[in-house]
Amino acid sequence: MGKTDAFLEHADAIERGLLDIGRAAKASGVSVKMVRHYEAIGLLKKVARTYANYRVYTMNDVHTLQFIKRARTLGFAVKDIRALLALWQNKSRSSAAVKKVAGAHLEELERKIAEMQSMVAALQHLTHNCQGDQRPDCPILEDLAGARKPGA
Amino acid sequence: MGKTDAFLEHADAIERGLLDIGRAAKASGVSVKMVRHYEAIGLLKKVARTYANYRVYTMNDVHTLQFIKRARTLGFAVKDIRALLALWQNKSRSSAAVKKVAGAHLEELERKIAEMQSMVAALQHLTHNCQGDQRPDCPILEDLAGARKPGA
DNA sequence: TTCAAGTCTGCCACCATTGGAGGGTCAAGT
DNA sequence: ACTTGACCCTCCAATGGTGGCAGACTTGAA
Repeated sequence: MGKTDAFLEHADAIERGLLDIGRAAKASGVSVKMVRHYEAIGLLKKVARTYANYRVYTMNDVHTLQFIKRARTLGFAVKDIRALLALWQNKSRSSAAVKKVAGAHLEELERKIAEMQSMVAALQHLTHNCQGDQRPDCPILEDLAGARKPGA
Repeated sequence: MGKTDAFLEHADAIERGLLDIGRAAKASGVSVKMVRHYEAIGLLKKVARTYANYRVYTMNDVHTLQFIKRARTLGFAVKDIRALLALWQNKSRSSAAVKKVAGAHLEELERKIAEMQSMVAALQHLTHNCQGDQRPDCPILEDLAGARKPGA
């Protein structure tokens, strides 16, 4: 027992293949700030500490951080990631449950894309008709000001 | 003098074509909350008040709110709208200045769309390969967990 | 011993919007 | 007059994900 306590020295931990927060961050691609944040919001379980109160990460923790990082890169919200992590750790999950989360996110992404595309279409139309010169006449401002085609 | 002071009674104001915040909100499509907010951040100049401290809006104010609403609908950030409003009110502006703001926003939108589209592509690939049945085997989780095609 | 780099906690800022609490006001109806 | 309900007021908090800073401590190496 005493010997396992001595384990929690920073240098010993590193020697044994454990990582401090900086190394865990680098290894996972998550910023140090966000590593702490994910722990604070319970996405990552509370990790061990050295005697000096430094966080100590296992390769397993790093793996989880990589999982989170990849999910964020795919645009999953933290609440989705929470669900995905639970499914990941649950060996008797159904792939249907995972697909449902991914599918909902996919729909949300497509909705947002469509929304932005309609903005782009409107803006392109306006900027196309705008001379972009010294003169003040500007269809963009006219549209914003509510000037709906005077001819109509 | 005394007569003009009497102007700031709620009923009088309405009678004279002015609007209280609720009517201004409805007329512009901006929520009451946000009308106050836009004033607080200086997007809309401070409006007059009745003796009871109710805000009083002119049709001109409503027009500005409509401008803001339309710009938000097109995805412009508040700081952009601030610039656009200034250009709108400056009769000697150049259309080039307006076009520059719109163009930058357009590029930003297109950048975000591309980013999300790459997320969609990745997710579609994963969900396409996921059975979505009772079994636990799931390419989506495998990807998140970092399983980069074992064969490679 | 000293110094830089790393870590700790905690708080603030961003962006746009919504919600609530706790109170005042207005215009009806009784 | 009095009540009621729909307004309005101000102030504060929270959202989500991240960055930044301050003040204090630890580490490891020169």
